[in-house]
Amino acid sequence: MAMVQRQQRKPAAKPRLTAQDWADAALTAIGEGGLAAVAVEPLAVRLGTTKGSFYWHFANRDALIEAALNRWAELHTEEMISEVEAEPDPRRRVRLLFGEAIASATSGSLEVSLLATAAHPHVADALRRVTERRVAYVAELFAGLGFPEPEARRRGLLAYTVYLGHAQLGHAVPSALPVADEFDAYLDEALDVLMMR
Amino acid sequence: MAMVQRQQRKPAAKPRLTAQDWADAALTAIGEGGLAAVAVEPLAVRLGTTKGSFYWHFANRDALIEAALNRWAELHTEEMISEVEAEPDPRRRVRLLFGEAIASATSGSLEVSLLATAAHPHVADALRRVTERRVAYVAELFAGLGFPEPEARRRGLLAYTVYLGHAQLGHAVPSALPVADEFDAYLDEALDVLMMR
DNA sequence: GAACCTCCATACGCTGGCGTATGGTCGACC
DNA sequence: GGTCGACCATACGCCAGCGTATGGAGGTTC
Repeated sequence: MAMVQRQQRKPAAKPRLTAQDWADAALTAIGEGGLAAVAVEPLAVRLGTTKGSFYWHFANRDALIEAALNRWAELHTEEMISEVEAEPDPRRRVRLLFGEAIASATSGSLEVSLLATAAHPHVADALRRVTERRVAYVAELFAGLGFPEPEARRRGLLAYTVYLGHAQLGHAVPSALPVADEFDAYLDEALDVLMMR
Repeated sequence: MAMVQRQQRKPAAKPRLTAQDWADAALTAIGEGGLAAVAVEPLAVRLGTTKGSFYWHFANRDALIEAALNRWAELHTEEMISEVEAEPDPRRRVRLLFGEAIASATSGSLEVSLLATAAHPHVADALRRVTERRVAYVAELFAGLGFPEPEARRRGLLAYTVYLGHAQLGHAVPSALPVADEFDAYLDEALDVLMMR
């Protein structure tokens, strides 16, 4: 018989965590309870381990936060952009991007939580990188719609503020948003307005 | 000689705080450091007093938060609405409202901090009240511009998300916004788009 | 099979903030 | 000018979470 890579005789046989595991858990915690929820001991409990593990992989809490944010900045934007790029029609592309982005923001509150803690240096840095990338991309989409350069950028920015504000509202006062049935129509109209010449 | 109301012989002669003083200090603290910054002992230091004073006026920290939020909900919306109502031209009224609102949001970060903590029950309640009132008012303005009822509400909501998103950006990534010179032009264009038929 | 290295467990001290208890001060009033 | 009540100071116990120290448990290597 071939040798087994990881022990699988005993079912609960010491998972052996990595720094990534901790970073992911931290991201989850941010989504649930904000940056303040990134607390070593509670996380250790959720991961079924102890602080001993954590302080092996990281110097301190701050290093964990930094790692988690870097991971977030890498993943969550490029992923969606490349997904949207598949759609050839530029108008539909905008619509697709916003549909996806808003849906994503509605399901989890990670982004909102991060915006909440923009005072923290590492968060500020991650937000800056991500925001600039996104606004630039949306501006690019608007340029593809035929808007001349400076206006494309302004419209892109406007559209991004709509997204942000929407995410905020969905999180803080969901009752203020149109109900699910009307939502698609609302979004259509909103984007029509934004893309109007 | 007339009698003096408050002692003013000694310069630093025991101010004697009220519950209002504590609530205002709490609001200031929220603006600076979020809800987490509402901490009794640090606030006591800033007010030049001790916890003894606080626990005389309030049952606990939560009661302070509630009082502060109620005060905020009362003041910050109606004040601006009645200020804007002075302007007769409806189009200019919208423009004035947004100019003021954005300026106000840019200077302080109280609103953003509150949105950040929407999970807290008292905050959620205050936000709901304030948001519904505001969206309703903006919708009213759009109705005044000639939009039929359901669309006026949708446009009002859209405009409010723009405001919110803008406030967020101004707080988290100010570098993404147009610089001061171009800002008025940007706002003009944005509102033109929002009010376009 | 012994040394070794990686990873984790446990115990400890420390800090900041909450809430309580109890006594002190100062003006108002009689 | 003593009493009373409103307001505040101080001291205390408590808890959560950070970071450190130190001692294993297991796999790896020779």
